[in-house]
Amino acid sequence: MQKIIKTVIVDDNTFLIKAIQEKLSFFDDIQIKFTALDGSDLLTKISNNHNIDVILMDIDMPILNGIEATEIIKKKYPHIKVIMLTVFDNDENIFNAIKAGADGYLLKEVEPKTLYEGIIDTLNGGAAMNPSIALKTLKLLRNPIDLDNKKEEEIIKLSAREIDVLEQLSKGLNYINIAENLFLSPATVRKHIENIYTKLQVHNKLEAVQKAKKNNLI
Amino acid sequence: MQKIIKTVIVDDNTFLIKAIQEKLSFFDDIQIKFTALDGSDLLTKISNNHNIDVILMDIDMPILNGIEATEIIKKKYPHIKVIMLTVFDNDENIFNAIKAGADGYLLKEVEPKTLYEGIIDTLNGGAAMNPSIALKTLKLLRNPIDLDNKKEEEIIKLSAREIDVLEQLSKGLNYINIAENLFLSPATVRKHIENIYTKLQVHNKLEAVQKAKKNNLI
DNA sequence: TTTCCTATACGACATTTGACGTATTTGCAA
DNA sequence: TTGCAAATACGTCAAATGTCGTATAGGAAA
Repeated sequence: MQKIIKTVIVDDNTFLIKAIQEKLSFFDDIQIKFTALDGSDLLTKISNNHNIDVILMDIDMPILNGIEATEIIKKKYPHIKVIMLTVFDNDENIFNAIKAGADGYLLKEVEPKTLYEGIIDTLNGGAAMNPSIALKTLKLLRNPIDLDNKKEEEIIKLSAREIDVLEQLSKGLNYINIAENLFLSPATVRKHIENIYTKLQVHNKLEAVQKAKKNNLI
Repeated sequence: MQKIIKTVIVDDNTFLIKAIQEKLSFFDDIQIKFTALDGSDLLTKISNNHNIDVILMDIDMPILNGIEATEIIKKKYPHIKVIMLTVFDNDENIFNAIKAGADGYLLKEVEPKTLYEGIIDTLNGGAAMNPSIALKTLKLLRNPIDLDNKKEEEIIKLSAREIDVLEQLSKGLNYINIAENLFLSPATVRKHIENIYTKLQVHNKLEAVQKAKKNNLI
C-alpha cells in the first residue's frame, strides 16, 4: 500500500499551476490538496488545513514572495517539506531559499519523473536538487563570504548587561545559574530577560537566542 | 554521434573497481581509460595522460587519500571533473571533498543509471549528488558554524520521529503546537522529548537544539 | 517465536519560565 | 540640578517544562 502524498502548489501564474498539475497527474500517490496564488493566499489556506506533506513553491509572487512564505511556513509548520520550483536560479535566490529552510530547489522545466522523484526523495529525508543548483550550493559552501553580508538588520539596542544575560541564556543556563554567574539575584535576571523579550519581541529563551544570533548581538 | 566520456576510477579495493566498471558497462559512451589504487598512483598515471573527462574517486585510500588527491588534481587539471564515490557520508568528508573542489558526491550503493546520469550532469556543468548528500550540504550552508569545529562527533542515534520533534522544537514551538503539527497528543510529544533529552544527555530545549545542530541532526 | 525498539498515550508532581506590577539606587545627560 | 534610563530587586500567578512511572500496539531483529 502506498501512502498518499498531500501536495500544495503555489504560483501566481495559473497556467504554470496547471502545467505542474499535469506533470504530477501521472503519479497516483500524489494528491493536490489545493493551490495558492501567492504567499499570503497560501498562509490563509494552510491555516485551515496543515495536514500537508509538501509544498511546491514559486519564488516570484506578489504580496508575499516564495522565500518569505517559506520562512513563515517552516517556522510554523516545520514538518511540511518545501520545494522551491522556479525559473530563477541566481545565487541570491538559492541561498536565501536555503536559509529560509527550503528542502529542495528545482527548476520549472523539470521532467515529470524528476519532479516526482524529488518529492519522494525529500519526503524520505533527502533534498531535491537540480544538478545545476547542486553545483551552486557547492560553490556557496566553498565561498562562505557571501553568507554573512547584506540584510537590513533592524537596529535592536540591548544594554551591555542584557547582553551578558543573553549570552548566559544562550548556553542553556537557568535563571538561578545565571544569577550565580553574574552575582545577581534571580529576580534581577528574570527582569533582565523580561526586558530582553520585550525588546526582541519574543516570548521564550529559544526565540530570544535565535534572534540575538541572527542580529549578531551574541 | 555521441562523445565518448573518458573516465578514470580510483579505489584501493579492486573488487569495488570491478563493481563500478560493471555498473558503467551498460553505457556505450563511457570509456574507462584506466584505474588507480590510490591518490599517488592516480597522479603518476594521469601525468602521462591527462586527456580525461571525469574521475570517480574513493576517499579512504592509503598513501594519498581521495580528498588530498582531489585537491591536487583540481589545482593541476581544473578541467577534469572529480566525483567522489564512497561509502562514507559524514559531514567532514563531504565538506572537505567540496572544499577540495569535488564536482559531485555519490554513495557507492548508487544505481548504475543514477551514476551515469550523475556523470552526464557533471560534464554538462552541474553537480552530481545523492539526495541525502544534498540535504547535508543544505544543512552545512545553514549552519556555517560547524564548518570549523569538527572533531569526532559522538554517534548519537535519534529515530526519524524524534528528529521530527526536534526540528519543531528548534523553531521555538511549544508542546501543544508541536502536537498539532505532527498530529500527535501533547503527551506523546513530551515523551519523545524526554527520550531525546536522555539520548542527548541534556535537560532543556536549548541544550537539545544546540547539541542537535552541532551534530547536524537538524 | 520471543525479544527489543519505536511510536503512541495518560497521569502526577515539582520546577522553571513568562508576564505583570512595583520599588530603590546610581550615573549620565539635558 | 533635574530627570531619565539602567541596574538592581521582590512578589504573585498562570503556563510551560522536565522528570517519573506506566501501558499498549506494531515492527524489526535475534
